[in-house]
Amino acid sequence: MVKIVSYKDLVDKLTDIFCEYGYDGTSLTILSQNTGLGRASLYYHFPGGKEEMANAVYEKISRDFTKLVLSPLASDHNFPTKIKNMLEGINLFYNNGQRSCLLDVFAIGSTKDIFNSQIKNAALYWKDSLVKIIEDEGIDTNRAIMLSEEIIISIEGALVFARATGDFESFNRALENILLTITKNILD
Amino acid sequence: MVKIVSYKDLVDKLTDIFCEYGYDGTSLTILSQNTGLGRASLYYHFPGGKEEMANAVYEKISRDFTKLVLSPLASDHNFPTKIKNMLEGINLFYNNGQRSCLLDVFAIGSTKDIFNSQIKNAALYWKDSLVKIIEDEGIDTNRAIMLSEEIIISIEGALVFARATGDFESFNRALENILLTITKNILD
DNA sequence: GGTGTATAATCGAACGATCGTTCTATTGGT
DNA sequence: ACCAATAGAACGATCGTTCGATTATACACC
Repeated sequence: MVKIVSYKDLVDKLTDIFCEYGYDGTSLTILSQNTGLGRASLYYHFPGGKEEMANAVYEKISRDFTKLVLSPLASDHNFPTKIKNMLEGINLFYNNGQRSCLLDVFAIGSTKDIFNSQIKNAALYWKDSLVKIIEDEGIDTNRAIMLSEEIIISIEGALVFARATGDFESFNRALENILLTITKNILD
Repeated sequence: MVKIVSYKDLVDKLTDIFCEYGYDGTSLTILSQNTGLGRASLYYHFPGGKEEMANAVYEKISRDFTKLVLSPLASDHNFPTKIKNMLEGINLFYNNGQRSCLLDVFAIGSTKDIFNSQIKNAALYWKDSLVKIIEDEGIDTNRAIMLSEEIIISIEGALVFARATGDFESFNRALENILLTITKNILD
């Protein structure tokens, strides 16, 4: 186990724990044992308790997603590079498909009502970003929307499939397949 | 609220509840309030308690999935009909994309270890069934595998996307799109 | 450089509330 | 009068949270 020496390490560890047990399934006992910190120490860092920990995790994930997935689409590179960088960002963000739970943790159970609108906004912003750069390639709006949804759907579906089957290699294959489909449908 | 008058109604209601709150997020208080049955009455029907209720829900879901999604693939109809019936089954099984939680409930939290292998088997069986009927259409094995994974990935991804955005209409569009892609890739 | 002290960070014990479960008693139909 | 089905009260265990007190760290002062 990686020793926790900084606040960042702690949030990283909390992310792992919430991913493994889900929000409702994560007890303070579990948090204490897996972080190596006493219950009261956790409250020292997060006076708001479990909910504040979840917020910190969500904010970290949100920043990572923006940095790794969204910002490549807003860069100055050409279209294929944008897509390629986004897919590499996806691979980092989801740790080769092995961290497919990131969405579920906040979309299920007690945290659902809190984060639902934020997740929705992120998904729609992601889609809009894709639509925009696809339109810039000369594709009409309706088709750009359809292709954008297809891309996101394929990525999310690949995550679900990889977790369900335990075949995480399939995630990388799926990402490569997405890149192929995009170049075939848009650049030709 | 639909009044519960039979065991089947009860399991249906339990399914809804577990879907809404997740397994760990569903308390006996919630179960009692939402079913209209006292805590002890629930234990009369399910002596094994919460875990037995989850088992009953899983078995129901498992039967439904077999009936609605898998059995069309094993029927005597021609290929396009098999696929079309499967997609209609998917639509029924997931209630037009509005019941996308079915997998998550059992793949997250305390129930994870119990149902992981069963979910894996179901996913692989689904995939194998698709591979088989696609091969029968004269497609070589490797390509059949790739197409089968694509189909499942698109369906699961469409569920995630629909739930994340709240746009459940997109689920129906995605299913139609899958049908189109299949016929284009395989029947031509 | 050693020393005192403020404060950052830790901890286990204990709180009230709620958890899943069981007990005992009562209802409603046949 | 028998039994399937119901219900509320109460159980021990665990939940998230708070409390009081101890240890580690950093910095000013002699």
